[in-house]
Amino acid sequence: MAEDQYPQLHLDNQLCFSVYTLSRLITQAYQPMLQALGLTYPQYLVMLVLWQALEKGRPATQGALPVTVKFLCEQLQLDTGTVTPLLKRMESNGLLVRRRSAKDERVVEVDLTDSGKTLREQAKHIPADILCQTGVDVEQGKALRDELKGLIRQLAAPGS
Amino acid sequence: MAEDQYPQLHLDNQLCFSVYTLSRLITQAYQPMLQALGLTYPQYLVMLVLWQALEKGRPATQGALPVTVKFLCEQLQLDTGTVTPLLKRMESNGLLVRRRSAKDERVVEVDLTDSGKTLREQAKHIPADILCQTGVDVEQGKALRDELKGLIRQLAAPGS
DNA sequence: GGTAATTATATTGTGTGCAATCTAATTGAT
DNA sequence: ATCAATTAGATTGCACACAATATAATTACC
Repeated sequence: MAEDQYPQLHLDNQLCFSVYTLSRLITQAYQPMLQALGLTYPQYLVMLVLWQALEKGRPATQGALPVTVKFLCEQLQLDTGTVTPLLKRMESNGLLVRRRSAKDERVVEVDLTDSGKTLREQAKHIPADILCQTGVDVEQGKALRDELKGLIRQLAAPGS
Repeated sequence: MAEDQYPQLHLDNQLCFSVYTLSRLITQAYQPMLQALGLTYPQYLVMLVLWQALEKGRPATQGALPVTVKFLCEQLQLDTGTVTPLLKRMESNGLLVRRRSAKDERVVEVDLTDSGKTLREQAKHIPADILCQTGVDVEQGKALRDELKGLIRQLAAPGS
């Protein structure tokens, strides 16, 4: 029987397997740092969105725009089946609060607690530490990130 | 309050988030094709290892080398807490059988059933279909895969 | 203004992923 | 030979991830 009848099925040849493995290894690399803050990696991603929203207060208004569950799902490209329980765990850990919007009772708004806001200072060193561990320099990292974003755009396209 | 005090914490700037998102989108892209074969993506990866082992029979011996749970964990870089239940589900789906090695009772060997072997023919078109969906050409895909493998090597290094 | 369609979120069930722990079999040092 | 260390798997518990479904609120249309 001939060897290598199906080279396209070999693990080492597969781009997809490399992405899958790298993704898991990255999560594992974050784990010790995030554990010190009481966060998991997906929870950290939620915090990134919420922290970023703190900076987006419109001038001459009372403060930040409300972040909704829908907005979080869009930003993270996760569905409510993942995000709702994630937010519940984070709420019970005292990082944020959830409440129904007064204007539209369907909408749930998410707000950082003071404790959640404070955590940002302790998190700001993390991206540099990770970059250091992976050994990529800043420019190479940007180029790679943009290449991956291109693939994401392809796969997320409605007509895929 | 100044805007963008923490640009390094912005989601759009993060290579890690792109890897994480791409990995999930890839799994979703495989899902309809794999569902037709009764497989999930991680189960498909197990099948890739087992199919590849079919080709590795040493000449002048009776057949393929036995694939053990340990070998699968190493190839997939997953631990037994993931792989053991995965194999149990696949066994109950009739794709493979598991049995303790006679030589070393600690070792569990995994073998494809005829049904599991047959499935390879139906799977061989999948890699090309996925490549097509992502819109990467073969050479670009190889380069990207090798770049990701470099990062994997960094992160998987013992002294990380 | 009443009803159908849409929207935002929640829930359920299944399948990973992984840390931590456990058990049984084998190996190694004395 | 004996007992400690190692090794291979399994188990438990928790946290995603997502398909499918459900529910309640709002909007659109006539």
